[in-house]
Amino acid sequence: MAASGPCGSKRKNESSVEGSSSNKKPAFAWNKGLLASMDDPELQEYVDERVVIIKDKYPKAKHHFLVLPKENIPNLKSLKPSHLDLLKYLHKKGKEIIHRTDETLKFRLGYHAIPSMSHLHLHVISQDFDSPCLKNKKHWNSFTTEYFFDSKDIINMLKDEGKVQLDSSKFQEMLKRNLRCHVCRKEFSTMPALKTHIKVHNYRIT
DNA sequence: GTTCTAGAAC
DNA sequence: GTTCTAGAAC
Repeated sequence: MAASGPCGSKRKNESSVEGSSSNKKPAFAWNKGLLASMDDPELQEYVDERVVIIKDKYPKAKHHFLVLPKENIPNLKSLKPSHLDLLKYLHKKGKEIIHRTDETLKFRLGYHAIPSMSHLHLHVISQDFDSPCLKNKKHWNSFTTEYFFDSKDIINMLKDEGKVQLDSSKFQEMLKRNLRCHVCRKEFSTMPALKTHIKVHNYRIT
């Protein structure tokens, strides 16, 4: 059978023979998915006493990892100065997984300003953005505008100001901006056109 | 975060 | 007619 991974064209739900009394979707708790993924040995790329690294379930590039602290930190806003060491540790572990993956490929390590999923997670993502899971404007802009904060900048913010306070009013606008190539800044009117274009760039560290 | 799909855009 | 986007999901 066709091994259609994530984001391959998916069939509609065949009315399965679950025989359960309810067909309602678990629309609640979708944003808690990271907690389950963290604890799933199948998904764990790396584990130690402080962090878990998993592959993003819907990778937006050839390589896309999430580095999560075991400590329950809901989001950037809940970071305290006492978390500085932990944040640096997440960064260090993120760099390590890059080197174990492909050290000739460009990567960024960073955080979404307003993540959809609860539980602090550091994105480690290669800059090719070559993936069938990267489908829409929100996906694109969340990784290529200032919606994406470099890990280093977050660490410095916490160090200098004792907290990470972001002006939440401007982030919704960023996600709706016109599509622009992150390398040459050329503008495109549709996602398919952009996705075709970005293949011309070289994402190797030369 | 994703799926699904109406209707806009082409 | 087909491609593509964007909003609802109880």
